[in-house]
Amino acid sequence: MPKVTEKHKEQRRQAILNAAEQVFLGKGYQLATVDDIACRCGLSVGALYRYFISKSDIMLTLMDERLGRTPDLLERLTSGVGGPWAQITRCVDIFVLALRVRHPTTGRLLLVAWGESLQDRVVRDGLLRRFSGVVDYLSAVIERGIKSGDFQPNADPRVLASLLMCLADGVTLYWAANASGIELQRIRATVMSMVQSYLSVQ
Amino acid sequence: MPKVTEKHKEQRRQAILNAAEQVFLGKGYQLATVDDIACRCGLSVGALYRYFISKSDIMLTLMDERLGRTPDLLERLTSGVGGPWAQITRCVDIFVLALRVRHPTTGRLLLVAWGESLQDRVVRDGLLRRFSGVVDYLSAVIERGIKSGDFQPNADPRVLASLLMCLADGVTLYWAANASGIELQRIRATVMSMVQSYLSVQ
Amino acid sequence: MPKVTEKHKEQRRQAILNAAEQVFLGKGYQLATVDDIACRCGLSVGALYRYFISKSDIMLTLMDERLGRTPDLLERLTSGVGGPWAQITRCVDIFVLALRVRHPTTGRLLLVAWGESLQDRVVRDGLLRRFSGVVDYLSAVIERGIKSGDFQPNADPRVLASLLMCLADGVTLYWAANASGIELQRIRATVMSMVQSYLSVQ
Amino acid sequence: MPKVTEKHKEQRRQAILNAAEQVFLGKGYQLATVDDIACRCGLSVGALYRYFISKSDIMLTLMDERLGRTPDLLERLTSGVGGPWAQITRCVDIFVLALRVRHPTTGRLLLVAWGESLQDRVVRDGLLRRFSGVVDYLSAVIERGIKSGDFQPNADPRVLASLLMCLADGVTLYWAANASGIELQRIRATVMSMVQSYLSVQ
DNA sequence: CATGAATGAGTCTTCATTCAT
DNA sequence: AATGAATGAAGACTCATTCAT
Repeated sequence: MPKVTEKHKEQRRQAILNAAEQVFLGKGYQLATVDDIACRCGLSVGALYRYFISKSDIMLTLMDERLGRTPDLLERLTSGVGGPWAQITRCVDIFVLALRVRHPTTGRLLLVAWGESLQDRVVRDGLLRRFSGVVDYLSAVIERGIKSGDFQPNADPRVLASLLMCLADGVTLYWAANASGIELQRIRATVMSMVQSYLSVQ
Repeated sequence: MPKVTEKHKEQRRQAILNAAEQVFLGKGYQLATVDDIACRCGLSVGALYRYFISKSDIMLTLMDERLGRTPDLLERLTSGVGGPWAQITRCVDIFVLALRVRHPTTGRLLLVAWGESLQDRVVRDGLLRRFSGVVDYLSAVIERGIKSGDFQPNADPRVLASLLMCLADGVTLYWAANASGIELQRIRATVMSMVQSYLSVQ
Repeated sequence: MPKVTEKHKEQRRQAILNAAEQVFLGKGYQLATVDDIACRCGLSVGALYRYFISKSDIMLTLMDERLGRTPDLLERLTSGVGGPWAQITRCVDIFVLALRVRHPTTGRLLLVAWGESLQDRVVRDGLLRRFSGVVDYLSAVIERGIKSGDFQPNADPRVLASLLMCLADGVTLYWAANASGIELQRIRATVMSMVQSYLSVQ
Repeated sequence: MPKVTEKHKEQRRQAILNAAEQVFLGKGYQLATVDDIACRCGLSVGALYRYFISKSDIMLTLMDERLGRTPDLLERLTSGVGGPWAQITRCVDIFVLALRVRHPTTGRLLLVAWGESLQDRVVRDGLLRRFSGVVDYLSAVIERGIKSGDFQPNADPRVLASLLMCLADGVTLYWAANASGIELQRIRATVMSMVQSYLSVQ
């Protein structure tokens, strides 16, 4: 009966990842102890080490499987959408929705990751890979818009893309930190307005 | 001669803060040890504790004295400048210049602070206070621009201000993390262009 | 068919012992894990515990069945041999042959056992029993030689016997540790020469 | 006051080594805990790590400073002695005396070292270096005896030397393990008698 | 004031052993 | 009988903080 066992193992793995995420969100990576994680998912410390080789391995997996998929996710969720402008709009909407409803923890996980990035090169590389992934995707969309004549030709796709990505993560951080005065919907509107006037052909 | 002693103490204090900053930038707050800091400024561990009551106190002071002064700094450096638009331009220039030339370490210190913000509420509050400070200042500038008729009246000062601040910190993080593809000058140009078209009266 | 099952069980048992021996020789008793042993003989950890009640039990059995039989072995292999001198010669030959050809692992197993003897009284007792057994046997041979007039009457059988046994184990240890400069054949020759001149009637 | 401090530190270091030796003799290296050692010398665990970088470092130092000096010791203690034969006699006497009176713990420390030799290559190398050292010294003595005509020319110095070293360590092990029937004085007499008849010119 | 040795609680990780399937 | 996932106690090592000198 390998099927059942395999499924069961995967469930355990996810349970551990969930527990770890919760704990990390609560006290950060360094202050979180392996015992904390084990407790929260009702396993023993020893059991954890059958699924992950180290505390750091858990963090890295979390990065890969939760944060690292952002580029893929964006691509998948915008594939059917019509023109470049609709795709950009869609991306921003997804971003706002994710932050508020779908994955409210992901924002804080990003915070945890940034916190570790200084001390752990692998974490940092994960963040940078995510950055490149999103930037690549966004630039491609913008480029298409320019080629099709929808956007003005002087816009620099990569610069605008990285600008948007920086903005997104900046917002995420302050949002995750509960900064008062971050109003996602109004920021969304303002950004869209700015981008539109910037990209529109005079 | 209390004056000399006072001065001497302050020098020591700054030396410790500088050393701590260097060490934190190198390995992050958690992995940095008090010994590391003491070594780097040529003092003994014991001596450190006569100037700061704890490792965390050093971090907090660093936050207050180096990061927390951003709002004041912006205000001071733009006070003499002409109109609202010139002030905004000046702010962005200062930001770019600081990142590249003046205080290249400050960017990474911000990264350290973000890393600690999850585990240390005081650090987080410091970051949020800095956020509010800058946003307050920027909104005031924008509001003046609207009132004077330089900017279009529909713009929301606080939203635009917080958007800019989020963008600034997002750029800072990736810049501090050495993300390839962050070109400060071109980002600057694009931002200014976007903001201008957004704020300009039709 | 209980006979077959019995045989099967014994084979398993021996397989485990062989695996354990290999693992112990590789990393010593303490560093060897029960998983190591189980892996090497293709069984599960659980299965091991149906044959031996503990890791230490495996070691003890190994001692009894592999090291502890040295006295019996010597006796059996020299039983048909002519006089006392021939028997002593035979013993030394067996020793050298065993070290080099027959049981090259036994030497290292002795090393493992000595390593454990400090921490495990039962292991130590096993070693001491083996010592007594061999000494008993050798003294008997020497005594016979004295009685028969082959050896000089002033020789002390037990002292010579224990001396030889100490020498044998000393050689074994350094041999097992790959000491350069241990040349079994030349040591053999020298020992035989020394013993002969010591035992010979003037 | 560097003199006092230096001396004090060295005393501490020796105290730790003594404590470690005691603990190792009691339960072997692997089963001994760093806490055990710290307790026995009245220090905290942390303090230990200011003097030795790891548990294994303590063991290695013990090997170097207590076991590894055997060759030097032999050389120093026999330097003034007359001819080769007197030197060999002296060596054997020193050996017996050391085992019984001077350094009764050293024998057991050798046992500990042998126990670790399988799992720790550095320990094994230490033992082998000690072996080489003693063998070198003894062969030199024997060679001088042959050259001076005191010993018969067919004797092989290195073989006899390593044989004696193996015998010595074999005796030490069984002595340290409290084997009944090890009578040092009578073994000494028998060995001397055997060696003499082997080395004497017919 | 400064030093730096000492403390000891706290962390990650391992592994012999058990037991539900 | 066999499996191997789970347990959890135990151990090496770190480091913020204190305090005698």
